Amino acid sequence: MAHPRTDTRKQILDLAAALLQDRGFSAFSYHDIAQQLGVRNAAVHYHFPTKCDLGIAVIQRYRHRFQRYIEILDQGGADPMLKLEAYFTIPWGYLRDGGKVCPLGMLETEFYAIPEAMRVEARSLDQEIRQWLTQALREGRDQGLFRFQGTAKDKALLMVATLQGALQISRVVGRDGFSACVRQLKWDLGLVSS
Amino acid sequence: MAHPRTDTRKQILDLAAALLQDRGFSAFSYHDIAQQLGVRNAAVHYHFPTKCDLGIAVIQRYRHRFQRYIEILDQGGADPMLKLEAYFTIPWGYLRDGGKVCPLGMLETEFYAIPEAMRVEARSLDQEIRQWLTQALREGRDQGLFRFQGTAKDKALLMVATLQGALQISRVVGRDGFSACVRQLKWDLGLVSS
DNA sequence: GTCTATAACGTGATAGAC
DNA sequence: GTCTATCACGTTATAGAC
Repeated sequence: MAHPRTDTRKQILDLAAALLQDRGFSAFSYHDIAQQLGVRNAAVHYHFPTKCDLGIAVIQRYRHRFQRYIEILDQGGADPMLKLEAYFTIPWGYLRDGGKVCPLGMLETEFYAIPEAMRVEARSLDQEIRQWLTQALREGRDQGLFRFQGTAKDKALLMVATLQGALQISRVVGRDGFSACVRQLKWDLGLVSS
Repeated sequence: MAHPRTDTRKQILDLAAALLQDRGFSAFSYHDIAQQLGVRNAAVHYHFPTKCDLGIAVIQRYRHRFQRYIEILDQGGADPMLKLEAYFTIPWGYLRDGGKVCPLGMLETEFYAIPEAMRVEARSLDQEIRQWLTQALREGRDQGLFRFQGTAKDKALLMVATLQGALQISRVVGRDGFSACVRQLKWDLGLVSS
């Protein structure tokens, strides 16, 4: 029933996000998107006048999706352990989806090569993710589920850094590298290997 | 006494490496290098005919330097603890040098956008670093200096992933983020905070 | 070893018809 | 909302003089 072609905007965002996590923001072009979408260059510019506009929209969609994701978790009354598992699900999906990397990690490595307006969005995305994870870790420790040294905020930072690094290095060492890192992250939270 | 301009090749490599760790391989051009070097486009092409040649030479220099670095450590009879500190010194230097990221992390995020010949070099660099770190961790554990679960190889992978992720995320959260990650890596090796 | 000059191409972006 | 056509520019790369 879905009208074909009426949702070009969404398809552009899908492709842009995939390309971002695959090759990077500066390494894909309007032509790449137009071609894969079976449309012309100018059509993409109609929806997103400048590449910066497109970049911002892609990041904002990550932000909105993450917010919806955690709202659902909260409404479902998920406990910290479930929240942690749900969080790990995200990079796992990227890995399976052709070895994509974390969008935030990609934007950080390109940080000095992207427009300031995109950096602002990237900062917000990072802050929202780490803030939520920090809270989950704090609750988990208070409930005796997790055990770790230092602040929950620092632990969240460590986990985000490790996961994004692990996703990247998996491109070189293979997928098993990622599972090895996740296993150790869990150990270092005082969890037995599942 | 140094002859000015006789070592253009070296200066090109210096600039290319700095640009790689700053913005990424696909985000700098021959023009960037030529300009900062006060020389013309074609002069750079004389030393490195294609950009792929340049990329390979840069990575190979990282490899050679790392080999020399660990040879000196070994000749000095460094114990595992000193080796670990020496290893941490590398990303610390990158961080202080304008918030540069790990070259390997940069190459991994750009992995699907760089020529195959560069990927091969990147794989070698990764392997050499992780192999050395694995051995250092193994020795350290055998000597009762470090304490960790799982294989030394997996622990080395985790540390490399974490450090490269931490360097990247520091661009968003600031330099203190990196120290926080290093502190936790040490804790998780059974070391008290220094 | 560096220069000038230029080729060949890809890029982001815009104007205007349909 | 998509098209054709085009622009201005930056990119990698090469030829040939000095």
